[in-house]
Amino acid sequence: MPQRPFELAEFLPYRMTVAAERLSAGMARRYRDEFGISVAEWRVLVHVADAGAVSIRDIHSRVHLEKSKASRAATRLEAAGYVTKTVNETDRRLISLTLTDQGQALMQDLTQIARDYQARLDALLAPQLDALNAALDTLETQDL
Amino acid sequence: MPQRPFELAEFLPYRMTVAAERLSAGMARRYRDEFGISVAEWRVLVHVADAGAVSIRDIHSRVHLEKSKASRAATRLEAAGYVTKTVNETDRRLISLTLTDQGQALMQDLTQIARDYQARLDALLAPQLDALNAALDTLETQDL
DNA sequence: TTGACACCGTTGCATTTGCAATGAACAGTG
DNA sequence: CACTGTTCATTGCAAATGCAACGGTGTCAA
Repeated sequence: MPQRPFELAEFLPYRMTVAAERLSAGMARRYRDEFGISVAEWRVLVHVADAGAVSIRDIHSRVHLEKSKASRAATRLEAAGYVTKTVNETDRRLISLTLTDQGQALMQDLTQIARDYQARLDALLAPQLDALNAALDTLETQDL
Repeated sequence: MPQRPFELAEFLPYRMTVAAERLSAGMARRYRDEFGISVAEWRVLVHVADAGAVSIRDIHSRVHLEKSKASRAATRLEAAGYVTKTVNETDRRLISLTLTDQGQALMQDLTQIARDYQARLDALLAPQLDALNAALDTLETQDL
């Protein structure tokens, strides 16, 4: 008996990937041209702004960035003058990333853009917002 | 007045990206070792299995794959003996991708794996499934 | 028919990516 | 102290990626 053809358009991993790409592109479009920041750099900045002096390891575990990707993003951000890299004196294997004044100014703008974008998405998805967040909680925590 | 710190963990583009990565990894884990297929190749296979003789352009527009990525995936699938590449005789710019017998056998296995995985996800997300799909519809069609 | 233009798949190439290996630094044991 | 094993950030390197450019093909109007 021939099965109903498999529909990629209904396959959740595919749908989620496409949606995530659109969301990231929508966000990137709002800041890339003006600030020249990549997604990896954006994640590093958010975590540094939130948590203060953080190590590469922190970033790796907290914002889902490959260790080498985090390291390279931090290097670029330092070169651009947004963060400072210091050796952690209590454990000299670690580095301490800190925002410069320029980095703090950048984050003022970027977080405002992000908040606006989130508000737009919340409005767009209002009828399903709670369920969507519950679904994302499940997908984050359950074994898939 | 200092704003409440920006929470990346609540930012939808980030959450969706992380969830999509987990879903894709969960799926890939179920077929990669046994069949040695990449995500791009999987998408090409699904579309060829569903639509018959398809061109690279078809794949590009239907399953969200970069043109060059689709082309290279098709080349690898041909080398592996899963598809056949033919010049479309009515328009010689196009190619016709078709499943070989071996490719059809592969798809039997792969679609079964995908159906099982989808069933598992549906069960896991049952309470939010309808809302999740509605949200994904919105994210696919709306301007973000 | 010719010419200008658009579209197709492939490929060259610079950049990015992910993984493993490296060297430096710590922790704990004998 | 010496030794072993672990953890950290970086880097080397092969593979993947994305974009533009190319040659080949079709279309349509002059």
